[in-house]
Order: sequence, then C-alpha cells, then structure tokens
Amino acid sequence: MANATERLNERYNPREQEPFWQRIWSDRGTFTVTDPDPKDPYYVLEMFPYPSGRIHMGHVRNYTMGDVVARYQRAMGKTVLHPMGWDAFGMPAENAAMANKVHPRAWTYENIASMRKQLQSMGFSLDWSREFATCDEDYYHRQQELFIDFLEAGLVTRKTSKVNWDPVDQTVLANEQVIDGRGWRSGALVEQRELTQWFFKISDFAEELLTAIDGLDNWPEKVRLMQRNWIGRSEGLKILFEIAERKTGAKTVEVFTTRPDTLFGASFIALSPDHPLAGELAKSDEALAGFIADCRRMGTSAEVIEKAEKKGFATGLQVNHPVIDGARLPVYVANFVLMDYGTGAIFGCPAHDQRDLEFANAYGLPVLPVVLPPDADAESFVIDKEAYTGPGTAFNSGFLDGLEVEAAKDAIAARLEARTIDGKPQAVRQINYRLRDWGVSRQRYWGCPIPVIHCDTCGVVPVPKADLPVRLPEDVEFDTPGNPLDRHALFRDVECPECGAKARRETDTMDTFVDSSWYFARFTAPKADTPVIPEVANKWLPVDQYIGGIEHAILHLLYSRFFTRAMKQCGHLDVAEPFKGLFTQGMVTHETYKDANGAWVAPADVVISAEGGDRTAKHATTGEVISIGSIEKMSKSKKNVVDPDEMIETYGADTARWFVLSDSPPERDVQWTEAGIEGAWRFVQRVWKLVSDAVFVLETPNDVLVADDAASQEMLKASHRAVAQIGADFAALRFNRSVAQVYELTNAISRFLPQVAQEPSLTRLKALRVSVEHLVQMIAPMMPHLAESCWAALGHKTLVCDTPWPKVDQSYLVDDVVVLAVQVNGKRRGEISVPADASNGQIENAALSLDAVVRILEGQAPKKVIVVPKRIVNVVA
RNA sequence: GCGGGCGUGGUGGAAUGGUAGACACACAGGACUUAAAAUCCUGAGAGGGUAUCCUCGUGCGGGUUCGAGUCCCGCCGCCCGCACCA
Repeated sequence: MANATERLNERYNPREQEPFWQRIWSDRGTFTVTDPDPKDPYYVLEMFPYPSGRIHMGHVRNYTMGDVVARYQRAMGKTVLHPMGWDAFGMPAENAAMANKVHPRAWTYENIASMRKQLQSMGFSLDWSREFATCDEDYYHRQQELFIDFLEAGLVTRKTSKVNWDPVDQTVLANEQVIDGRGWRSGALVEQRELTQWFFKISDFAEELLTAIDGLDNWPEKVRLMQRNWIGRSEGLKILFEIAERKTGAKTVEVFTTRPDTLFGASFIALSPDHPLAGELAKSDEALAGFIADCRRMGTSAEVIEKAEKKGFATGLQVNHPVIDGARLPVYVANFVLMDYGTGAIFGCPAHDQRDLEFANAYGLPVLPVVLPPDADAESFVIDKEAYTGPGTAFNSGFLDGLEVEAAKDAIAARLEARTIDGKPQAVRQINYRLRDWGVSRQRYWGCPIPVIHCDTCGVVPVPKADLPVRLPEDVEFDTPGNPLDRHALFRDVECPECGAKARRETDTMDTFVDSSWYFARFTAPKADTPVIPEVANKWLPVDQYIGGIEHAILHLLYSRFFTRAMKQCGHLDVAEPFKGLFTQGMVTHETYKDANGAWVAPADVVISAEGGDRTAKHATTGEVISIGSIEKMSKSKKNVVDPDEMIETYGADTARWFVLSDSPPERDVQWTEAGIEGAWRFVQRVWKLVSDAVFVLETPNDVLVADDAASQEMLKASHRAVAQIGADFAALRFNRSVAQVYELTNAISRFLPQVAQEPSLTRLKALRVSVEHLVQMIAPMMPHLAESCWAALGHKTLVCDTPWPKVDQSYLVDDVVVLAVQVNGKRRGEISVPADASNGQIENAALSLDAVVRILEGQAPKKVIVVPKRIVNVVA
C-alpha cells in the first residue's frame, strides 16, 4: 500500500477502481443466489427494460434505486434476489427490420448485448446468472404452456373485437401508429375492423382484483386509486325499454344506468354505433349507415372517441317511457356511447349528466330537472349549462317525489323489477365493471406464437405440450406490411393434432404484456423445464420491492396481478399477489435547446455560460446563439438526452448513481443538469480525500491526553444519528434524504478531523474511526465502488458489501435539552431551551417570561397557552 | 373528454397539522496561488430598519384550526394513463 502522504495527493480514479471492484464481485459471485432454501429471502426487482439498444437516464435512475434497496437489504442480513432480463418482443424490432433489413432476432440480441455491457458498467448488484430475454425460445416455450393451461382452465376465450385497419398497407395498426385518424406510414384514413381474437378472461376476476387492492398497503395510494377506478365497479340497473312502433326485429332496447332515479328526467335513448339495433336500422337507412361509417373512421382508442365532438343521429325510432304513461323517447345513435361498456345503450337525462346535457342542447331535446339540491327551490330551480350531479331529493318524478337519491334508486328498481315486458322483468339490478377482458392477439411476427391449431372438423385444438414450443420461423420477409407468419406456408399449414386433417396454425402472436406478466416468477427458477418450480417460486414471491415507472400504474400491474391468480388456479403458484411493495419513480428531464432555425440541439453540443445569474447558450462548435427552452422528459425527438455511457466514461458510475439519487424525491421527476453532475463528481472526490486524510490521522501515535471530550461525543452522536436516519430513509426509498444525511455526516467529519489531527487522543481517534467507517458504510449502497476503495484504504481485508449494517447506539439519539419555538397567536416570536423532561407548567412559565412574549402581551394574561411537548409553545393572546 | 398526480428562494428540494427554506447546486465576497483550476471560510427568501427589530412570503381565491406548505372547497398551470407503445 502506498504511504498516506502520497495518497493525499491522489485523486480517486473511477476508471481504474470501478472495473476492479466489478471484477471482484463477479469473480466471487457475490450477488449470485444459489441457495434453493434461502434464509430471510428478499426479492427486489426493477421493471425490466425493452432492449432498445442503449440505456437511458431513466434506466440509470430506476436500477440505481433498486440497487440501493438490494445492497441495503443485504447489509441487513437478507438473502437478496436481484435479477435482470429483457422485455424483448415488440414492434420496434419489426420496424427496424423494415427500415434496415435486419432480422428482428439479430437486432434484438445485438441490442441486448450492448445494453448488458452498459448496465454492467454501472456496478449493480445483479444476479446475472438468471438473465433471460422474453424472446428466448426457452421463455416463450413456457409461456405457451401457461397459455394452454389457462385455456384448459377456462381462463381464455375467443370473441370479436375492433382493430385499427390500414386499408392501403392492409395491416392492423397499433393505437400509436394512428396519427390524426391516419396510418403512420401510408397516411390512409384508418378504418375499424372486427376480428376474432383471443382474450384472457380478466373480467372474471374483477371483484377479486378490486377487493384485494385493500391488502396492498405497500403500494402508493395513487396507484391503488387508479386501479380501483380502472376496474370501475358500479351498481346499477339494467332496464328494458319497449320499442313503440315495431319497425325492427327487436321488441326492446336494453339500457344500463347507474342513475335510475333520474328516469323521469329522461329525454332520449342513445345507442352505440356498434349496437346490433343500430346495424339493423342502418340496413334500411342510408343516412344512418353513413353516420355509422363516419363513427368507424375514428380509431378505436377511448381517448379519441371521448375527445371527439359529441354527435348523434336520430333514427326515427321511439321507445315507450317505462314509468310515464303515453310518453315516448326518441332513439339516437351517438358516437360517444361505447359498445364495450354496459349494454351499449344509455338513456340520457340531460339535467343530471353533463354529457347528456350537451347532447340535449345540441339536438334541442327537453331538459327536465328531477333531483332537487338540498337548498334549492323547486319552482325556480333550472338547469342551464351545468348539469347537477350532487345529492338531493327527487321531484317532477311521480311516485319518487321526496325521496333521496339512494332511496329513489331502490324505489324505481323495485317498481320495474316487479313488471315484465316481453316475458322478462323490465329491470334487473346489476353490478357492472368498466374492466374489459384482455385481448392478447396481435397480428405480428415478433411475439410469442399462440399455440393453437384451427381445424375445420375439430375446431380450436391446443398444440400438444409435447410439441411445444411453437417456434418462430427464421425465414421471414418484412418487405410487405402485415404479419409474415400469415404468409409463411410452412408455419401456417399443419395437420390437426386430433384428426390429422389439413389444418391451419394460429398466426397471431401474444401481446407483449403477456411476456411481462410473469417474468418475475420465472426469475425464481429461470432454467426450469416448467414455467416455474412452485416450491421455489413460493419462497421468493411476492416480490418484496418492485420499482418502475408510474406509466405502468394500471395495465402492466393489473395484468400481472391477474396472471399470478391464473397461475395459482393452474397450480403453478401459491400466491395471488405478485408485488408486495411497489414504488413508482419519476422521469428524468432535461432542458431543451433550439437553434435560430428552430431545430432541436443536443445538450452535448451546447455550451452554457452564466454571468451573474443570467444563463446564455452557444453552440459548442459553430458558436451560434442557442435559445434555452423548457424542461422536458428526455426524448430522442427533442434531442434533450444525455447518454449515460458518456457520463460513466467521464465521471464514473458512482458519480452518475449519486446524482440520480440526489435532490429530487424519487417518485418525482428529476432534472438532469451539467452542474448537478459536476457537484456529484466533486463529492466523490471529497469523500475520497476525507477518508484518505482520516487514514493518515488514524495512523498517527495517540499519546496526547485531552480532558474535554465533548467533540468526540458530538461526532459519535452525529454518526449514530446518520446511521439511524439513513437506514430509515433507505427502507422507505427516500434516497434524496439519505443523500442529504450523508452530506451532513461528511460535513461533521470534516469539522472533526482537524480537531483530531491537532489533539489525537485515543477517544478522538476511536470516534473518528467509527464515524468514517459509518460514512463508508452509509455510501456503500449508493456508491459501491468508492465505498470498497475507501473500505480497503481503512485497512479492511473484507468487502464493505459483505459487511453488516452498523448497529445504532440508541443512547446517542436522545437529547437532554430541547429547543422549543414560542409562538404568539401562531407567529414565531422566540425560542426557549428546556430540559427534555420539563413539565408543561415549567415550559409555560419559561415561554411567558420571554421578552418578546411579555412585550406583546402588554401585561394582559394570555387566553390560552398550548404546549406541544418537544415541539412548540403557542400563546394565544 | 375521463381517471390519477404535482405546484415551496436564482435552481433541485427539506419540513408526524407545530421554528418554512435542512442538504445541495448556482451566485457573491474572502483565504491559498505569480495566475488559474481545485480546495477551504463567509454571506444570502423578498422588502424595510441596516443590530440581535418589523412586515410579507409555499401557483391563485376561499374555508377549518390555538396553529396550514401540509386538511377541505373552487380555480389556473404542468405531467402520467386511457386497454394494439413498452
């Protein structure tokens, strides 16, 4: 080892140190979990990445957070499972194939190789021996087994659903490929098409998925709320309306409503354009057929449909009002009524539903209020531009008059249930869910083939498990749009496994959400020749801490919750919930820059200078003036991306890790700044210098006697407090606070160190060693390489990552004197120092004798004195 | 459109309903240096008094409370999701 004086002048060199420690961790298999029966298992997982080719700062942030949790839990004595893999199927590979004539497989695996290298340079404590990609034959083989298990368990169904159809490219488009109603490549107006597709019956689990949210108490409340709303349980009434003049085959229209109490205020019926009755009427009504065709040019996403201008078409058909004798309601077809929800038909009560009101105003339909707000007057209450949706009592409503909303719902339900129409009860109480079944069919090549065969005589036949996997053929062409599997005769044309007749293989592949709905389970036994090994999976699952983006708050997490239940039903697992703890992190943002022509400029090409506080930007090479724009999520299109590779190259992984953990609360967006990364770099150097200086001092002889040891006491207090605080913050994933605590501890040691150097008593040297070792252990989960280097410099032969978390001495955490703020009428006027065990009376006396308090009270007795122990005193004058 | 979230100094942010601005970045002044970088020290929410005192202050407008950044109601702005992007 070099001598200490020499080391003082040495800067920390991450380029040397980081690969050195990474090699040691890897050679020793430090993070590889082999124990089939682990003690104190702890499973930490970050959402696995799509292999786009390069990691971005969002990945760095996500995986750094997970790594801190993993390393902290290891230090706490847990056996930590921390795996990594690749969400490797999906559209970008096919797009690359079309654009660059590369095979999706080659493109994907090349991307994986370069991203793996990048991730490895970050020094994450990952068990790389468990790595897999969802496009690995071995993985999708097991997924096909699961599909067949689900099929046999009745969890899978086939039904029709709508897709975006590009009439020029003759292909199905994803929602993101539809831009302003047109196909992204062809520019053709998109049409809706009905296709028969495969569905997982997630809606069978709606109630279970909803109620189980209550038990997910380590999930963010916002995500639980979003999932509840997404499932959208509503209690309502299904009402039959009798068609007044029979111009149709149907005698009735069935309507679902959650507000049957407003039935007396109904002024129209609206059908979805996809409603069978609408279709029937359109056969003899060209204008209606035209209207429906217009609606079908809208795309299939709920967002597009609901944002579109509300339009309706009067069919001329009328229905009898169920409870107002002789009254009839017109039947419209309306573009905002969704066939997927309820019965695909609604009754409109404009006074008490905003959308209905706008529709009624547009088409001149009557607006009759039937719910009277608590303080309103029945004579003068009118509805103008705002529908009233609050509580109240029924009026203008015949036998319902005077009833509160809930009572009125019951009364109308009871009345209609008792009647029959067309041989059926006129109304049925029903619980309805917004959640729809999960359509998993994709008309694409680069996905997991759906393992079934269609036979004219035997129908749908699952591929026998012995014949799995159904492999993706290699020899495919991407010259023409559409699914190459569909054109691949060898893949498509097969014999029926049951009767041996000519049959057709399913050419749809699975939604990539299927791949990511069970990968966390596969990680527990990644090489098993069954999807999972139940005993092993049950030991590790549920994932103790799952970390990923808020953008997955609903779909991915809900699908995974469903999949885990489905796997349980098929005997693969014994747990229902996949993720015990969930944390959703924010995005990484950066300033945007534009040149004089309005073109985006990358941060790497911009030089910022700050004079007095005004920041100006110039182009690094041309010197052109650059305008500084808003802060946005890093994206290729706006060029405001920072390449983690360059950061690691310049500053090292620890600096990048430290930066993404600093400042911003992890659930919020973090802004990447050059100043910030330099600050992080300086801190890395500062820690190294501090530890080097401390090592030098610790090596000095300790024969000086110092009587007053207050400094050591203060140092140890700060040190133990930091350990307690940082541990709590790591456990709660409040990394920004851990960072601030580390700064404080570093500052405290920096102040203490010269005192020790001056008078190196045994007590002081001990306190110094304890504090510096604590510091190194505190930074170890965040900056693991630097921590190992410091740990070695302190003379340890062990790895800091194998060292247990320090024990907190509780006696250092209590104060014997506390400072209380004193307020008068809620405004701070001073403070008092009192013993921690002072009585409320003593505190009150001390507060009232403060000069500022005496002055403001002007001799008057206070009305009240509120003493909050260890917090505050408020004098009410 | 619907559902969810966020909004605090020049900047990122801290704050179980209890001293708003911890910690950091940037900035300014000083020390060291031939000089610079690095490092160290000091200062700072705004306005006034220029002392250690006063007023205002957490997107805007109300409310609850002894006390509100925090809870409630109504706005404004930004962000996420909306079922075939992953």
